[in-house]
Parts: sequence; C-alpha cells; structure tokens
Amino acid sequence: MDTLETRELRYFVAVAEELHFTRAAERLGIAQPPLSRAIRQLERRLGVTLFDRDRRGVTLTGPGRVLLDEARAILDATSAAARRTRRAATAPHRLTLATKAGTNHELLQKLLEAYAAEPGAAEVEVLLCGMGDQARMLRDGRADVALMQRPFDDLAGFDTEDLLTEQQVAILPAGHPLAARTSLTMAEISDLPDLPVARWPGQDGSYEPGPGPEIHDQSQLAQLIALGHTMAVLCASSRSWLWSAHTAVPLTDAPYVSTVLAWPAHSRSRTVAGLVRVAAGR
Amino acid sequence: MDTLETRELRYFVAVAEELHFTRAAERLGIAQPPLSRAIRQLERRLGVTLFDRDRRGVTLTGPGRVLLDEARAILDATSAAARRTRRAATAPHRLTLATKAGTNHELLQKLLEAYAAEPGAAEVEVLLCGMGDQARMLRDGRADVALMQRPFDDLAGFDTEDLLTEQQVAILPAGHPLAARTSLTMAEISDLPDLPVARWPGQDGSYEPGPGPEIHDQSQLAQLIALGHTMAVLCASSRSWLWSAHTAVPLTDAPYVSTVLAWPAHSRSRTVAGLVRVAAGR
DNA sequence: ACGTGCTGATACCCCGGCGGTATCAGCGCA
DNA sequence: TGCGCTGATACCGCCGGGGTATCAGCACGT
Repeated sequence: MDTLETRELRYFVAVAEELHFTRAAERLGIAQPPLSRAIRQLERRLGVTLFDRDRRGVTLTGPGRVLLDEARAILDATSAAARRTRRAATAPHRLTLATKAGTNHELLQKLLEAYAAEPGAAEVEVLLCGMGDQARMLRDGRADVALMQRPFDDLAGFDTEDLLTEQQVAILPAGHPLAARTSLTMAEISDLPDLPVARWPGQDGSYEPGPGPEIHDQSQLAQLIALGHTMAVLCASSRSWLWSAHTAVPLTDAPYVSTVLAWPAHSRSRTVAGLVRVAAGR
Repeated sequence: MDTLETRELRYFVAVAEELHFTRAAERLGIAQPPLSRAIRQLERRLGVTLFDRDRRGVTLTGPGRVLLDEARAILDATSAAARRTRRAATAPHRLTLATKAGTNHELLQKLLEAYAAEPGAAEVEVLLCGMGDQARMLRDGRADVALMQRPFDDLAGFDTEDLLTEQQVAILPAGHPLAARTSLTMAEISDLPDLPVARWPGQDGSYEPGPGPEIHDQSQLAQLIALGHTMAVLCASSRSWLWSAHTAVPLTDAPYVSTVLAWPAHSRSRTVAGLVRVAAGR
C-alpha cells in the first residue's frame, strides 16, 4: 500500500537532484527506461505527481519537494542503520564521540575521565571533525555521540544533554584600544575597519566573502590575533588557550552558548546511555 | 552494498518482535521459508548475526537490538513520508496541529490568530489527542506540528520553538488546610493520605497502580478536586479554568514547564516554517 | 529408547517484476 | 523540414522472491 522501497527512494532522489532522467539513470548505473518506469510506478502508487515533465525539462512539484526531504532523511537513516549494526557487531564495547576543534577541551576530558571510572565503561574513541560535521557523523552512523554547541550547531533530530552554558567573549589583540574595556556589545565590534572578524570555512570547505582573513584552525587564529590582524568571537572557555598577547572581553548582548552532548534520538544503546548518565551527573 | 530494503526491515522487525519465524511469517502474510531465507540474506549481507537460534527459541543479539531500533524508526519514517507526500498533494494549504487536552488553550488561540493574519497563511486543522500521542502523530506524518510540553513529552527527534515557560502549581480543594498556603514543595504534597494525586492513563490507556482516582479528562478532574477527593499538579496557566472551589498554590521546587511548538526535524515545508516564524515572534 | 510434535533450514519450482535494447513521440532549433 | 535532444513505450530475458514439500535438530511424552 504505502510501502516506499528504498530502491524507489534512491531512484527518486537521483532524479530530483539531477532533474534529468537520463543523467540520473547513468548516475544510478541503470538505463533510462527502467528509471522512468520506476518513477511512474511510484507516482501511481502514491497517487501523486512528483515531477512536472513539460517542454523545457523536469521540475519537482510541491509534493515532490516534500518527498525529497523525507527520502533523503530515510536514505541517511538506512545507511546509518547498516553502519551502526555492523559496528555493534565488530566493536561491541566501543563508542565514537565526535567533536570539533575549538569545543571545550577540559569539559571533554573531565567527561571521559568520569565515564572511564564507571564500571563496565566502553572504550571511547574521539573523532575530531570540522565545523558542522558532527551532525552528519551522528546522522550517518559514523559517530555514536557528539559534543555540539547551541545555538551554533543544528541539533534538530537529536537527543541532547546540556553540559555547560557560558558567555561569549571577544578575543582581541592585547594592545587594541577596545581591549581595555571590561565589556563590549556586538554592535561595537562588528565592522571594525582595523580588526575584521576572522572567517571559518563552511560545511563545504569554502569561505564566505568578507574582509577578515581565512583561517582553518585555532593556532592560526591565535597567531593572527596576536599580530593584531583580526579578532574572533568565541565562548568564554576559550580563555584557557589564550596567549599574553590576547585579551578576552565579555560580550553583554551575545547569546549564551551551551555545550551539549548529543546522540541520535531514541538510541537505546546501553553504552550511549551510560555516557549520558555520567554526563548528566546522575 | 549496504542497501537495506524496507521489505527486509519489515521482515526483520516482525521476527524481532515475535521472536518466532513461523508466527512472524503469518503476520507478514508469507510462508516461513522465504522469511528465513530473507533474514539469512540480510545477515550475510551485513556480515552480522542478528538472531541466536538455539534450542529453546530465537533471541536477538546485541547488533540485532541496535538494528531493531533503527529499523523501527526507518519504517515509521517511510510511512510518514508517504502520508506527508499525499497530504501535500491533496491538501497543499492545510496544516495539522496536534495538541493534547490540557495544554494552554489561550496560547494556542493566540498563535492561531497571529498566524491566520499572516499573508498566505494555510488553513490549520487542530487535532486533539491523548497524552503522548502527539509524538506518534508527528512521527508517522498524521500531524505537521504539535504543541508539546517539556519536560513531560519526549521531544527527541523534533525541532522545537519555546513558546512559554511557567511554574507548576498544585490544584487543591479550596477548603483544604494546605490551600491557605502561599507556596508548597513537592515533598509537602506527595503521599497525602487525605488527598491522593489523580492518575492519568498512560500511552496504552492503562493506569499505573496508586491510591488516587483514575481520570481521563479535565472536567472530571475539576469535579473530583472540587469534591475534595483528589488534587493535581499542573502548570500555572491551568488557573484559567479553575472553579471557585479550587485553589492553585505555586510549587517552589517543581521543574518549570515549557510549552513548545514541535515539528519533524529538517522539515523544510514552507507552511510549517511560516507557523514557526509566527510562533517565534519573528 | 523411540516416536511425536514443534521449531527453523534446505531443495526445488514458478512467475512477477526489474532491467535491458530498440523504438517512438514531442519539442526546440538551425 | 530535418536533426538532436528529451522522456515514454514495447517487448524480452532472467534474476530473485515466494510458494510447496521435505529435512534436521531438539524437547517432550510414554
């Protein structure tokens, strides 16, 4: 009745992404006619037109866009399911925790120590990944839990446990006039001509256009701030790695940042549950 | 390679739930041999043993339990995908909002009014359901958004927007000695021999054992409290429907309750987004 | 000890459906 | 008006899912 097979969803997503049956077919490694037929069958079974095929190409209909979102999530979930099942078999007492460079290191260390002291604790493998990669790692099953930051990271679809909430601070060169202030507002530090804010790479590795220098790690950032070339807005715990050439000034109107432990919703894994229990201090 | 077909997942879940191949097969409406073969194929493809079949029946292995969680979520997601796609086609400008009896009615009314005033607002259908049903409605695609309460409802897997946070109050018969107090603690009102706390039905419609009366709606509760037979702990906005025979006393140590608007993670639906934007006051 | 009834696994067959090739049909364009 | 491109249709072959019949292990009974 309403049994969307994953094969159909794969086909549908390919067509929806290419908006071109022939190209989608060769991407899938099949011929075009079976693909056309599969999509037609899907449309007939759902009783819904998913694509408009008029002169000048193929476009998604409204319901088609809805299904595209759902199908992508389902396909992610199936490959995640396979991966997690295999990992549960090959490494039954191992837990992969994804974190990104720049999240509170002491917090993680304390968490890991506390968890290791638990009876029956699993071996925890820490996976460092780039900005925003944790969500993908969690979604596709390559990680079991992740350290993430609200409101920066997209926590939709995960269960979370708050670990720490902290203020944001502006990291300035010690010699800069604003470094003498005891607090600052976002307005005061945005668009400073002599101190453009540093730019991190996005999910795809590219940089947004802007005046600030392009950076990709913390040591680089530290160097550039010390040289007086840039500044950055980070959470208060970043103070731990500052140099004497840096000054951290609290930002009164920036949103508070929570570091949270996140894991796939409804994971009933005993190992994940154990780590979460420790993290929650219970 | 790692293409779990939904048919395989359906079969797997059936066996995992029945722990009996023959019964699972007849539940699926197929014969037992093809089912055994399908599970064997799945195990071979994953390279993982999902069931232990020894004398004395079939049991799930550790990896099997992992896959069961994942498979259930995936099957829910596929039927939700089909339902949402169909609804997007048949009622493109309609939104179903799930709420449970007892959640703040004024809040909902204000939200609906504000949304209706938006240009291009969709028609909103309000669906009243029992305790904890909203999550299922949202997950299986029968609802697009839901009003839920933290920490009571399970918000895992949803995106949320906080609407209102409020204190909890004890609703007592006006004549009761404790009704004269200006505040109470949880300890003071638990296990009162003369005022047992009322019991709501669980997800399956059954009641936990306890001394209090079994109730199933608000008017029943109001009646029983007025008669001095029971009491209840509810959020502060419940004051709006109290009678003169009721008294609400703030509970200083009960957790605050947030009424939140919840929707499926990563829903990019324009109609849902519109309602959320209004709810967020943006 | 031996049959009996239960389980799931195996063997074999059949047919529906998936994927392939060949071809058609609409449409833009030189 | 042909040419090139698109997706749709027609037809065919074969793999694989599902069926029946049967086997094999194991806990019972007497």
